[in-house]
Amino acid sequence: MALTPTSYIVLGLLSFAGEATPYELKAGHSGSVGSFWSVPHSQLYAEPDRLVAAGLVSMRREEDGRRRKRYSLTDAGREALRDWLAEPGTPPAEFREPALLKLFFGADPGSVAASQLEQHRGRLARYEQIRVGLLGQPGTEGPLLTLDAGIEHERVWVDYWTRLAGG
Amino acid sequence: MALTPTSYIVLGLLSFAGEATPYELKAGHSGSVGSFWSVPHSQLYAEPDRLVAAGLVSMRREEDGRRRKRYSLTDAGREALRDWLAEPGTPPAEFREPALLKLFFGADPGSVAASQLEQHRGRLARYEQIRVGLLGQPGTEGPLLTLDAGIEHERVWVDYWTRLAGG
DNA sequence: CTTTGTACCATCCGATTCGGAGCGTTGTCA
DNA sequence: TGACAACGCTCCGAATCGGATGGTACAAAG
Repeated sequence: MALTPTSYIVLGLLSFAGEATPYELKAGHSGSVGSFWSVPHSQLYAEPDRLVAAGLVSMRREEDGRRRKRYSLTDAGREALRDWLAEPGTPPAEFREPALLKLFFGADPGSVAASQLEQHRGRLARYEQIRVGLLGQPGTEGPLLTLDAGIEHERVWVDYWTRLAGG
Repeated sequence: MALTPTSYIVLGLLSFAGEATPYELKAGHSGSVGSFWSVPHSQLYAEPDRLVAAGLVSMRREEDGRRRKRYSLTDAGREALRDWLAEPGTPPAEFREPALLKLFFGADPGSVAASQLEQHRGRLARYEQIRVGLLGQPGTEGPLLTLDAGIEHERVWVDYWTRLAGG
């Protein structure tokens, strides 16, 4: 079975969490990795089972209460994740920005800019807030680096749209 | 029928080209809009027919040779495009960057950076080259603006990965 | 001790999207 | 005139998507 980015996200989240239910994966995904790789929640329920079939993840049921499924990495899973992290090459990024689409086809820059500015300012503020919370903690080097990337790009967006807004 | 981003891309490309075959749409898409909104080529064959059904586009067959289908905007199509360009609000961007995924989950920044640097430097050079070719021409304000956005972001990437590469 | 409300949690499925396999066509060069 | 490459298009199985749906635990209200 071929491993997709979704697979690695599940493996990666499990490596952080140790053990998690799909619901917890969903929570862990949104707000962190979710910013630069979205995964529909239904996948976060389906994917772990596929990984179990591939032997990369193991599952146990909670004894009591909801009897939820809790997943964790197997040795093979840890290894698959490590291998993936070690290959330097990655496919190019994908990027889909409706606002640029409008600009490209001739929309009035000023009016597109206004609504974009709001969005990007908000996102920038959110990222900077997350950053503060992350700073003290150990083991967050990866997330911190990606967050910095996000912050730098949001700054560029804010500058860009500010310019187009005529301010 | 609901219009998707793909629909507007076809409408927009047709508004630039006047009349085009799917193959020409494909060529017009890749290398321009393609940078920030990818569309599989099969869609560029299917979508125009959907738009014909919706009355936004008209089709005629070439008389000779390959008898290819050539599409162009109807008045309704032009109007639909104009309306879309006029609404200021747009859904948020989507962004999928495998390299950040690896970084997030703990890959060695230095080795990811090396291959990323190459990619982004290449893309930056390409964009700057396109920019030169675009500068003189009238009616390219939209494309030029989006190109500038692309260039600024590529610069940020080059800086970012340079830093992580340890240089 | 029942009812009600509300988070929490999970699954399913129809609809869309994807991208590559495959194939006819045109033109060109030997 | 045969072979080959580039052009141009279609089709279809597979993957993805996300919304609709429905069940469960728990607490507060009555």
